Amino acid sequence: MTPAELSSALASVLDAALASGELDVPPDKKPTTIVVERPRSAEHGDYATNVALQLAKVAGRPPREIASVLAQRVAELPEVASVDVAGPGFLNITLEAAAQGELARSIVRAGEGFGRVDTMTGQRVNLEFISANPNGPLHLGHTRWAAVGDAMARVLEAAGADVVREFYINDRGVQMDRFGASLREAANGRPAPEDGYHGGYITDLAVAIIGEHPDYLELPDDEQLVVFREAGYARQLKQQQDVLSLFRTTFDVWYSERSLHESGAVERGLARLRDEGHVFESDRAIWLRTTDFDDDKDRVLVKSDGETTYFASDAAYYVDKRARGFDINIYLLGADHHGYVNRLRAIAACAGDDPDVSIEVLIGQLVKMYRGGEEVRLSKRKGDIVSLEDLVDEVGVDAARYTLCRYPVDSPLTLDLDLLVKQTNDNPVFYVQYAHARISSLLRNGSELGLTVDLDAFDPALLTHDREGDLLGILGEFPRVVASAAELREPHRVARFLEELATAYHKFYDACRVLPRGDEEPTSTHSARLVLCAATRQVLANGLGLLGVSSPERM
RNA sequence: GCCCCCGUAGCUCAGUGGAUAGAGCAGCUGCCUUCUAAGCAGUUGGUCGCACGUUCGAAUCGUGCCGGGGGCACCA
Repeated sequence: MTPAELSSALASVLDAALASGELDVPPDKKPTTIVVERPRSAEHGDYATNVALQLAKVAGRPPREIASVLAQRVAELPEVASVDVAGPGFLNITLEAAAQGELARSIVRAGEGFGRVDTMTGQRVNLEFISANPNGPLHLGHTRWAAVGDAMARVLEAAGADVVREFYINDRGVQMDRFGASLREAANGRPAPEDGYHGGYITDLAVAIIGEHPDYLELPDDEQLVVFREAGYARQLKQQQDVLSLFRTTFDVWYSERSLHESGAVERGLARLRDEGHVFESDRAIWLRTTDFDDDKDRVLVKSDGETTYFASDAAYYVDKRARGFDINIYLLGADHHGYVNRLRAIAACAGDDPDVSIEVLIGQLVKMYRGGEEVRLSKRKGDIVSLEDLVDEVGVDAARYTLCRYPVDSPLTLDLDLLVKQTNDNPVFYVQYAHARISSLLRNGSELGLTVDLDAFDPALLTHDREGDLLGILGEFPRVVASAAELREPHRVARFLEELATAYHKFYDACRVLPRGDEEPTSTHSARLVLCAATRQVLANGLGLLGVSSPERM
């Protein structure tokens, strides 16, 4: 029996109690769903519900009294072994071993589908992340978004959402020209411009470009800037795409800022904002009156010299996303961009949308790194970079992705590179993967003994050990974890769940022998435990898959 | 000055109003002739930054302080 099934069974019990007149609650005050929790302490049974506490006010009776009314009916459910009224009015429920063990069979039957829910079915989500300038390697800050963004997309999809992963290429504006100028200077053996980029990758890029186009050096300086900028852009974009692909992070759409302008999307965006009546002219510039909606000050769309601003691109981009049919537009931004939030929301409001619905900005704290006990500073301009590529080379894709996904994005993340490099048990990814490998090995050994996972012969009532119950209880939580990770946009919950699951499995493994020893005859208990192992392996694999981390058969 | 985030064990951090606040690491002690010891068991460690409030109940919600980080451009 899953928690969801128990919850709906309790809802029926409540309805029956109301129908019989044992309880009197106004229909509109009845809870829509009954919350079923796993108590922290095993003494409190398999599941607990606080429904009686919630009903106390509306029913006008003491919670314990309501609880005992419900308890009598709950005790009659065939899946329930016992029920107690505890504390201020909790109902503590213990399931029959067979009812709980049945879950193992359900999981193996559902396979990869176990953990897929429909809480977000029908919602179209645009998930934009990384969105770096194509003028340098992706550094560790981007790397956090690569891991979290991709995991987020997978989690939202598991909840039924229709997700498009999008990378906005900032290929327009002053930074690109500085990039071009830096390449030109490097190619000509001159020092980098004051406001340019200094990293060693600039020199490497310049050399590569000259190798392919020696004639570039014959051009006048202003033309050189353009050709070097464009050649560098193409190579850097390709490099970013390659390294992200290596990092198992893929995008459905790479959206160029230039293309917004070339396609007329900027004009269309401006027209839309004008129609909604929030555009005005002042000091020969064109503004959006974002102060109508919570912004600190109005923002310029078109400067007095006729140039459109970056803000105009943002506005047009938003309008374009809505035109493409996205209900929810999620932006993953670094803490240094938090000033954008009100602006983005104001854009949505100015376009006639409700920003509380159409815009979600997740502000992530920056990643700090320590190496040799000292903080590693990141600066692309100075060239002091730890790139995504470097990190993958050092610790591997699995460890990097898992570590970066393990924390809520609004908590600052401190990585000790020395520790990550070690690839020891300090990194929980190994702990979780090890559980998967351990079960894989066990299933291999089992099949050598002629023991296979047999769902028809499975007897769920044999899983009576405490550790088996603990494990089953945690396995049953997986769909709810996925649903809440999706709803709260917090993929790290999946990682934390996996660690809890791995712990429960290792404890079970230590206490419960799965395969027959030596010349022992296989029993139905061995078979039942094998099904439980298979179920655990499935959930570990499904969860790791949501994080984009591999599930090794051997370690 | 205004806005956002954070403050939980020695360290790094979990904890979407529930019961006695948790994990990993670090320290100490045990457990491999048997399914992977990358594991398990035990033990040490807390004014949940401070105060007031909301209620049956607050680490969690509200207000105000204290401390740390970040942001406030006709920049990109």
